[in-house]
Amino acid sequence: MSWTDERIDTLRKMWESGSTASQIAEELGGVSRNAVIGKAHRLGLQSRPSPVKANEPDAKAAAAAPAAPKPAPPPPAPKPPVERVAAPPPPPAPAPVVIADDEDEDDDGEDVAVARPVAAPQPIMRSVGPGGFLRQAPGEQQAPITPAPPRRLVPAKPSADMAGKTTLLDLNDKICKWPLGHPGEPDFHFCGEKVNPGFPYCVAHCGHAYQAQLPRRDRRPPPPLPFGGVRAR
DNA sequence: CCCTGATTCGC
DNA sequence: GCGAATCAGG
Repeated sequence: MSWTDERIDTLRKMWESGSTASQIAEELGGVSRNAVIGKAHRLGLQSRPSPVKANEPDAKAAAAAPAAPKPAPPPPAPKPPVERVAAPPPPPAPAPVVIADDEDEDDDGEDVAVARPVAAPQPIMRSVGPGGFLRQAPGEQQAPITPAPPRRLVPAKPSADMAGKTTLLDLNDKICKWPLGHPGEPDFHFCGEKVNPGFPYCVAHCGHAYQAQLPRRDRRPPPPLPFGGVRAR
């Protein structure tokens, strides 16, 4: 396989949207994770949060010698290579979403989910996340683990931009990357709404992605794990 | 062990 | 330019 413009573009988009090198490699097919990383670097795509790169040059020195004086910092220091555009730690950014495939077996009838009859008209207490999204309160959470959005039941979207579905290649920093449908399916696409600044999703989907922890009490499905990779192709 | 991304270096 | 091998942190 060679790096055609299309493949490079896909690589760029995915890399920039946070996909791991492995995912990208798998998506592209015919290339290894290393190939993707190598290419990304050659393209000048600067590393995003890398696990292995946390120290600064003299972090150790500082640790070893707490008050160690560093008298010689001002050499010519040409700063030739890349200039890191280190990701500016935006807001608190919670943990990334865990998108687990659920597969609605049959189980409990209906997803009363959101519309839960509340006996008393008392207001539900919800915490508010950055940007103003409301986290679901413990009592109104649907599935324990955020599953991929329900199949089919897709567009809760107010209108017709379904016509131009947001595909992987349309992703950028300003639009919601919440996946609708499943990869490999014909109608798989992304939300595409304006993002809640600082998050990868729109305000509405942030509400789904970042939920308040529930007491650990009634844990519906102890082992809801599908296992065996969901390799849909 | 698994996963990451970074780097090196022969091709 | 490419990517396997290797490194190194989580």
